[in-house]
Amino acid sequence: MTLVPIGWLSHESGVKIPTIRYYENIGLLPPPVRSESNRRMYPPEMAQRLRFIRHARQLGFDVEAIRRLADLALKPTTPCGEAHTIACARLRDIEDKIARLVAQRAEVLHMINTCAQGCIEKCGVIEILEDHTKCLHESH
Amino acid sequence: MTLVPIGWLSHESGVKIPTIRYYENIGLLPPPVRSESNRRMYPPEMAQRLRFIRHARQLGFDVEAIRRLADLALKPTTPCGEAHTIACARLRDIEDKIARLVAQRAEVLHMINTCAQGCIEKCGVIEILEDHTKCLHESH
DNA sequence: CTTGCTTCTCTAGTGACTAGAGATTGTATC
DNA sequence: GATACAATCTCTAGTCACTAGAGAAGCAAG
Repeated sequence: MTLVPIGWLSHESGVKIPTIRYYENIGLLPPPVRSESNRRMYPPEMAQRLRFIRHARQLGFDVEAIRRLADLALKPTTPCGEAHTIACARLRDIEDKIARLVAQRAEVLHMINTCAQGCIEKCGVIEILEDHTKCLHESH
Repeated sequence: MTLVPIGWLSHESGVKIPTIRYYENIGLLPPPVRSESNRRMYPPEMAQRLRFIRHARQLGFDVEAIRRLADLALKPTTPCGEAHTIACARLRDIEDKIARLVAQRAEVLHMINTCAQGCIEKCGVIEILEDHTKCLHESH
């Protein structure tokens, strides 16, 4: 039942100290009790919640989604439809982003390959940026 | 040699009016002359520079890169090594981002597929977020 | 007592815009 | 001339998820 200071929590969870305080500020983490000298003192289990948050951030979930997921994680008997929905939304988001980046990659590669490495006047990079119709696709 | 107002330029280039003003603020666009009533009046060719900027933004170049590219575009006789370098840097950046997103996609898909759609207690989404070792890869 | 470590609060900065307030000017219609 | 409406102006603040820095206080060891 001993409480731990923020540094321990940070070390244990891999979340930086200022980030932990930030999460408290925005209500993603409950405000802990304070020591006599006003320091945050956490129950060690809080490291688990922070690891959860960190993992979700690594997968690109935004704070609002994590808030809901972390709250769901505390209610084991709830149906998990909402968690599913949130994960699927993130999946769509990821796929959108990938699609956009893949299109960009093709275009930038095309620009680079078109360039004969001479002077600006004949540079494929500049030329294509100047004239959209020289792109591979109209998509953007 | 007639000058055009900001709305015309916006319409012509596809860059929104506040964004044009923003570009002027950060020095990406030269400050135009002003009419008697203090309105920005541009030479029509400025639309070309704005289209260039817009195109580069669509390909994900950041403002600093665009500033350099747009300046290069004005000097036709310069060697285009720098343009090449900037484009290659953007390419690496894109590929990094794609790699990260592809890894995230695999993980999120795995979470979703692991879930039997029951209650939170057995939800694959929550379970994997709670326990990093259940991930496909250690990479993140 | 001093040194060094941890922690505290608060503010401001990041990138590339976007939204909004409140004011002025230009053009068209009545 | 009056009125309506569109286009423009400046300025501030908000977005997201932190991160950096200032300046102060507490704690443990030598």
